[in-house]
Amino acid sequence: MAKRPRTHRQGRTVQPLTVAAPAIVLGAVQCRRARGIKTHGAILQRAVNLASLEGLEGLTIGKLATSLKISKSGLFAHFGSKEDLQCAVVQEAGRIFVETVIRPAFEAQGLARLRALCGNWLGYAEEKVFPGGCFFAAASLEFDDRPGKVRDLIIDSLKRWLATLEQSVRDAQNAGEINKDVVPRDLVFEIQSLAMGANWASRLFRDDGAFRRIRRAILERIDQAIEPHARR
Amino acid sequence: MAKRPRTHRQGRTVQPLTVAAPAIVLGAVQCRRARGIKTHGAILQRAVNLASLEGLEGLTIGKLATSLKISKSGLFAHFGSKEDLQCAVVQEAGRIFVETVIRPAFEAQGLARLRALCGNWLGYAEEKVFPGGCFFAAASLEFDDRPGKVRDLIIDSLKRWLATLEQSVRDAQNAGEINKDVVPRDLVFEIQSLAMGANWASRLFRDDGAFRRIRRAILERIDQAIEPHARR
DNA sequence: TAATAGAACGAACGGTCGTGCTATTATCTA
DNA sequence: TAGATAATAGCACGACCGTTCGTTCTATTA
Repeated sequence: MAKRPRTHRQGRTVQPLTVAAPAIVLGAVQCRRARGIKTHGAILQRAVNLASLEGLEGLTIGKLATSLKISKSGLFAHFGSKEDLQCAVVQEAGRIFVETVIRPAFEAQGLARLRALCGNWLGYAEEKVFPGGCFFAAASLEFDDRPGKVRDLIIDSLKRWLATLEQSVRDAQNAGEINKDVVPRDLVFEIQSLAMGANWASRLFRDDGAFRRIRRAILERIDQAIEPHARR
Repeated sequence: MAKRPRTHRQGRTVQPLTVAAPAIVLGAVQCRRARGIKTHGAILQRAVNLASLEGLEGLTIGKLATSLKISKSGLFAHFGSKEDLQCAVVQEAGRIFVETVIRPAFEAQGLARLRALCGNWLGYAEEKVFPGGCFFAAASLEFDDRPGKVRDLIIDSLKRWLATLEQSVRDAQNAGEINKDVVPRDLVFEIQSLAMGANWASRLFRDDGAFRRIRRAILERIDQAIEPHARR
């Protein structure tokens, strides 16, 4: 197989929001016929769900093919390698994340957008959009020590998510809703940590009360940061 | 090999602190001679470090044996199965955790103990007692969907850690240091989440500033909960 | 010194992994 | 409708997985 040149990144600046589908096509084999496109989509969908449960490394081409009732080699032909399959899975998960959590929140502005982003995230984790909880929480901890394209993609996605949160905090500050003394990055960091903790506890202890607790904690934390006139 | 009877649990109540080495010996093959004991310890030590980097499943008997320059079968004889090896690794990690984080904090009482527990944990994570960050953070997310002895052990360990934190909050309340309106479990939950977030960010982004941020956030969160007369 | 048992070894097993190569089937276009 | 080619299946490969086995080395004990 000929090695294909790859456009790995389009720049070093972190873009706050990714609304359009990412332009990076990491070695995914193009499907030109209707049947191929359909299969490709079905594989990706199943792969994302499986990976969220078993991890990106535990996701196996053999098991994936069996569960889809197609041959291993037939499936394999859709992606040049396992690594490229993993990359495609991460991108697909990112697409779903954007559609579920980010885009709906962009109908609001400033403080309301920040609240919507947090609320959407908690809903996304609680309602098990991915059966294994937040996909990126699991994937990031799995790959934090495995350099490569997959980790780069995961880090990029998470940086963009954090940048989106930060930007909404800054917007709320400019709108006079959030106190200017608040350091956006610090606030975002605390919110993000609380969210990760909720996901963690609900997964491990099968305790959905975790989301209730953390939802309240996040709202209280935001309330501490807002100007008196913007209080609910 | 004869099946050995196993005392799997000694009760359903969660014990707040495990100071003594756990009485559960999960299928670990006994070593009777000095050489065997030494090798056993060396294997366990290396295994804990490897597992914290590559995960408990990524930890491979072959790689472990190679890195210790002993034979696969010789290593294998020390544990009855891979699952038992994983259990032994979890227990060893728990022992180290207790010695590093919990026991030193028990020299203080009440609020001071709570602060010490949090401080010790942050130090333990930041100073990389395990090269892959907090062992239990990684292990718990890896095994949250894999039922079995290993997951049971991980959950037990984490429940005891949370129970220890909760008990120290209650002690501080009884000593009049922490407001009685505070729900111990809620406070512990928020602290724990913030801590997990710090570990997560430092691992993924290689950003040690995460610990500074979260240390401040945790101290502020505790401050919110304490009675005015106990303020620093 | 001889007997015994713990500790470690090397080789091999069946299974699964990712990955190629080749043949067959399905679909689109001329 | 026939030829072209995309899509999929079949098969085999080498590597590595956990595990078992019989053997050898070595330390303790009789």
